[in-house]
Amino acid sequence: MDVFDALADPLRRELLTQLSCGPARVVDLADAHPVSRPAISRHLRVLSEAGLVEADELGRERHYRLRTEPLAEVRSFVTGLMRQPRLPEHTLDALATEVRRTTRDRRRAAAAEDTA
Amino acid sequence: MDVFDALADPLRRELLTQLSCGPARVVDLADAHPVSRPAISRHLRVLSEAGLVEADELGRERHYRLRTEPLAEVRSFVTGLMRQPRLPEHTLDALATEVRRTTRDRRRAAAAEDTA
DNA sequence: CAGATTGGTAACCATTCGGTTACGTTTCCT
DNA sequence: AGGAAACGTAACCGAATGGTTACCAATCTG
Repeated sequence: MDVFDALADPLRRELLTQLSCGPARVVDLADAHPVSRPAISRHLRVLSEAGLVEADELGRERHYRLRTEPLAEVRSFVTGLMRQPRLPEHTLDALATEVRRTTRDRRRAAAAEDTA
Repeated sequence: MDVFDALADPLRRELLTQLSCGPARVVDLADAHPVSRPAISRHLRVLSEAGLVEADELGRERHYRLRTEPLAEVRSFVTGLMRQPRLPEHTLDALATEVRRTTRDRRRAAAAEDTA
């Protein structure tokens, strides 16, 4: 499962937050949320497939713990988006008027490309 | 729509990446992807509801541009998760001890892996 | 050993999602 | 004026999602 997909569900995000305080058993995680234990189990499976969580098997218990490595992808994606549009204030205004001014040019260029 | 939800779809992420290079029209965005234009329109609606995108109406065209403010929430959530597991060493040791105490024989494979 | 605890999986169901086609509206261009 | 272009929306559909109950295996514990 994809990391972004794994983070999309609010309950899964809560589970991660909870696990960020330390490892926890499935029952403990389930007790903290208003859903059944099997539901928690499946969410943990999704998180596990995304690499966001790993389990230590201790007897009949499984201690899940957070794994932060996959978050790097999210982080880099977000920072990538946030860095680009950092243009000076007037640039956007200029761009808007530029767009309006060159609409016809663009149109002509598109037509030319079409014939090509 | 939720920001995390908006980022969950790979096509939407591509749209955002594309918009990070500057505003674009719907047709331009659609031409760059193997889905129909109405599909793009709906994705843009989702992104818009998440605040990740805004449109300037220029005649019959709509120029969508990236909006990075909502990404702050994602960023803070991720950094929050990445910062937490930096627990003092002895905390993990204590946990390992606890584990050893409540189970029969358990090596510190987990502890070793943690330090690794 | 008997029973309780932990936790995964299967089967089922309602809802959501993402894609498509069809259609309507507004704006531009000849 | 009339056709083309840009774009949103509605209707429809198959696939995926998330929740529940029921069930099973494995592990403590009295």
